[in-house]
Amino acid sequence: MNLHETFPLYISNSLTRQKEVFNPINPGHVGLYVCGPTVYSYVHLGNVRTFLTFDVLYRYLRFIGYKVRYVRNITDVGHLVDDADSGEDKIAKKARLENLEPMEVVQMYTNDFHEVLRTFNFIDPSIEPSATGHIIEQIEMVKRILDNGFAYEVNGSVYFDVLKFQSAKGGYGELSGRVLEDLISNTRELDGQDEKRNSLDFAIWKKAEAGHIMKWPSPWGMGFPGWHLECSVMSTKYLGETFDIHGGGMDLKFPHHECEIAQSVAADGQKPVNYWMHSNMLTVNGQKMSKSLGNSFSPRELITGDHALLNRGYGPMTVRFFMLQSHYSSTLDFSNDALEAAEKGYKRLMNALASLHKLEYKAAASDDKLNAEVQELLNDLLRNLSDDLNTAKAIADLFELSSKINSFANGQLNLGSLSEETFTLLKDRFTRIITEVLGLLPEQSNENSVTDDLVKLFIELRQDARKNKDFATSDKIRDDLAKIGVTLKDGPEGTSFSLN
RNA sequence: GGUCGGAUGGCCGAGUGGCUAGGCACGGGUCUGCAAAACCCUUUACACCGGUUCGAAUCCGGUUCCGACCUCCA
Repeated sequence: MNLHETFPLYISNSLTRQKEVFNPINPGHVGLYVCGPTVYSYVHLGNVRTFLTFDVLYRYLRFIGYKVRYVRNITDVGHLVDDADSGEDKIAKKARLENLEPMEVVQMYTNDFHEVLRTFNFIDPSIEPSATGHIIEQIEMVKRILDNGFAYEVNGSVYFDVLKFQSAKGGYGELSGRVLEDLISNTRELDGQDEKRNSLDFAIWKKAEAGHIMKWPSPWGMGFPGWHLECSVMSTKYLGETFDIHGGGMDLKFPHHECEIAQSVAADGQKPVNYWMHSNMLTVNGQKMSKSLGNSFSPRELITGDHALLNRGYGPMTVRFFMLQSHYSSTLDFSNDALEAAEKGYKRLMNALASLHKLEYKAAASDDKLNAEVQELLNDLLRNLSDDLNTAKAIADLFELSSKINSFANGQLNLGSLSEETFTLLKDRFTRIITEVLGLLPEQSNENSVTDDLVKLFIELRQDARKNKDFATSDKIRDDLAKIGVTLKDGPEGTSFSLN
């Protein structure tokens, strides 16, 4: 029996604004699409939070027994700088400013993106398609939309006809909760929109102006695809006309995701996605962290602490843990105090994990109450993760289990009073939830065998001093080691140490 | 201005119509030569005003404040 049958997954569906039982189209299989980055600059921490949400979703789906095809795209063309459909292409602008080939820009920031994800222990998606790799498919989709009468060509560009789509198919605005009339009355008049019949229409194919580098031949002349199109095309290609879960940041809900739905319905007549999931924003002093506000910092700055807002650096696993302590659908505010607290909590959890693996089981008089308590916590762990991926609650469960593990380790509770079955489950599930599902690993330390041996030598010297009641020397060893970041811990089985 | 969301204790953050969230910090204790770690105990809550209810921080209405989207952003 699969875990997803015992602990069925519930998802807060942005489309229906309800928490719903997750039922995949093909039993046992899940198609998951997540909007990836536009690679025109370094990723910032807010991006990391979104991708973390879906990294954990991917990990958890697999954990509870689903086979998942996880598609996360790279947008490397078509995303314009300013106003809708009239600004410069983001990649092209960067290329011009830095005097690079557009594809050099793309490669550079794609490499950076991958490096960051690796640092934070993200699992690679099954497919990572790029927009420029799917120009033909995008042209095909534009044709289908045109053939179905939901787009019009003007002067080498093709625009999606939102009003026509709405009167024929309806549903535009459903995801983001917009009312078309409000949108129309609220839209500002912008330059360069004279080609559009209505200000809400959006480009699905743009004519390349003179000097535009990233362009491809099409039935409408040289040009490039519109921003929203690549996601519709690539999700359809790899996951089908209708697939299970589409994720992304809250700020993509409108217009990006709204337009994706419209395009798919217009082209193929199918509602493209059953469950929409949106992760909330990371804030700094209560304001959204964003590139345009200039209050964002890069993952690298966070790790080195090299930023005006940071007192010091924090490890990637600390950051991962910190983010998972809140629910993905809530905003999360960033501060030094919060990070410091997270770092301590994270260490506590990893210490408990290490202790758990040192425990040796020996059956003793059983304690049914304790046994049931541990079993219940282990089940809560999955119940909470299955409840719309409530990592915050799951972590609370892990801490309660940590208390138990610590008590077993120091003899305050007798491990043998658990049934062997419970102990095995504890060891397996506690470990796998932390490492496989939450993706938390012991923070990289600069430990190596030489420092190991050196510290052990000092421990022996100190041991001798203690035997001779020469506490001045033993304390000096301990205190001076502490000053250089080595903490000694005396326990019943001798002295252990940890590096900061 | 329109739409949507939020306001929880010193800090961060879950959650819920009645029963301990959790982490960090603070205080007390056990252990220790003294520490550290670990464990136990403990203090500080649900923005404001009304209403529904036997009972609301949780539901409803209003007020204030904050945020997101409405233009590119995860």
